[in-house]
Amino acid sequence: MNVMPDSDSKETSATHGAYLKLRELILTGELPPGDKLKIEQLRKLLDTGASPVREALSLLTSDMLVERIDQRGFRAAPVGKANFEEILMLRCTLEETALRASIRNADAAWEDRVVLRHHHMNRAGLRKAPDFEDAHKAFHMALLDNAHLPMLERYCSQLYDLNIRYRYLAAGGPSYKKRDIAAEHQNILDAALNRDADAATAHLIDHYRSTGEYLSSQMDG
Amino acid sequence: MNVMPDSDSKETSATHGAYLKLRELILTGELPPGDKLKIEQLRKLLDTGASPVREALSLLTSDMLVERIDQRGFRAAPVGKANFEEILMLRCTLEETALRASIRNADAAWEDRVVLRHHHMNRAGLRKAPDFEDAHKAFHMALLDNAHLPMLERYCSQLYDLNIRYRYLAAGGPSYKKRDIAAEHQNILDAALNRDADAATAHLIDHYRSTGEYLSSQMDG
DNA sequence: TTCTCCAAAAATATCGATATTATTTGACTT
DNA sequence: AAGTCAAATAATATCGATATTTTTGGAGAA
Repeated sequence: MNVMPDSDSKETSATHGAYLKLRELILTGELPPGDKLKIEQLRKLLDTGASPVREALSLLTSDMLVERIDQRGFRAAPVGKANFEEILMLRCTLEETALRASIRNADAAWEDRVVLRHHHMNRAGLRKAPDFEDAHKAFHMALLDNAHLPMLERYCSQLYDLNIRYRYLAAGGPSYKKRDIAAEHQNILDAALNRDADAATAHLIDHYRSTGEYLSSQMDG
Repeated sequence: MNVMPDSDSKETSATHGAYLKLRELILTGELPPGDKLKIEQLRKLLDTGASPVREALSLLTSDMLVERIDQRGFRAAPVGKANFEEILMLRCTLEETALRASIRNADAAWEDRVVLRHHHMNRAGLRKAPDFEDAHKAFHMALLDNAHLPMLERYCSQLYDLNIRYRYLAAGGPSYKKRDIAAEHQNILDAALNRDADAATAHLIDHYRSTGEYLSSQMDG
């Protein structure tokens, strides 16, 4: 007999809800890197039982956002320059592979998908919508999803999230204003639509490297 | 008040124990691909509570050995030709990256490590020891571990396990006898010790492709 | 027969309580 | 004053029971 107090329209399991919220808290840095994640504390914060919290944390382990130390609980994954650079390197390698495969399979439906995502991203960017991050990710993932390689896409998605975590941590650096992000995206899109895999991957990797180098220069140790 | 009945010398959490056993059962095919993994059934099989089972299954999700369908339980990850070929492709890409980085950092300690692993693997192979699989994996991982790229190593380790799962499923095919595995390993080792990254990666990828093509030819759908 | 719908059964997800293990605190020794 | 050990505290891991949801099985209608 659940009262279901009008709002809270979400229909989902407690575990999944906890997973989404914890993920958000870690990505945005509200739960800082290295922090001990105490069950009781999170249980109260998310207003749920210990089991869903525990299971959500176990799931976040797969995303490398949480570390599990047997018998000693969970902690938010630590960060560091070496880790950041490994993420950057892996993204370049894996996204190049995925993008080339995607272009190899190029068809009209995929072109439509990518063009739409690009448009939505620009729209969100212009009005500085809070969901620009989501639209940005959706565009990048759309570029890759025609590879039909689910594991590779999962890796890329994971690495994307790990990367934006660093962006949140270095919050609001000027790097975004200086560069012309829109032009970079346009270059990638155009090359992809031309089915020019070499140009597309070159632009994509440049895009990552130039944001990467800035963030990397901000970090020590 | 735990009786601790003399044997069972393992000192570990129930969750971790369940994780290891379930992993083994899935890798060897005793829990076949696509099978529904019922909590109660596993609880009895592993002689533990529902919470450790549940948590172990959540952890196995990260290894892509278990799929979680919200509100509908867990199942052993399905298999298929496309999945196998994706694993093979990713291994070639990622292990090449890791091996090149490893060789770039080559030093005497690493050489020692690799030579030893190679020796142990051959020893285990000669007397057909049941732990040949472990030694084989240890050799391959030792080749990569000088890259000092923990995420990349984790991916490679994951993919290695996913691959041997297919070997178990195609159990005892003649492919192993036909080819001279030992020579292939020797070639990889020699090239690595010579710090010849091009040759080492070429041998490594050949090694994977030739076992891969055999297994792939065995599968349909 | 085939379809729909509802009750029964089974399985999952979640809770609350307890046992187990790690960490801290502080008295006591050197 | 510094170190050590044991009790007290806190946190994790686990269990058993319950609530929720999905699946099954079959009765009745088209």
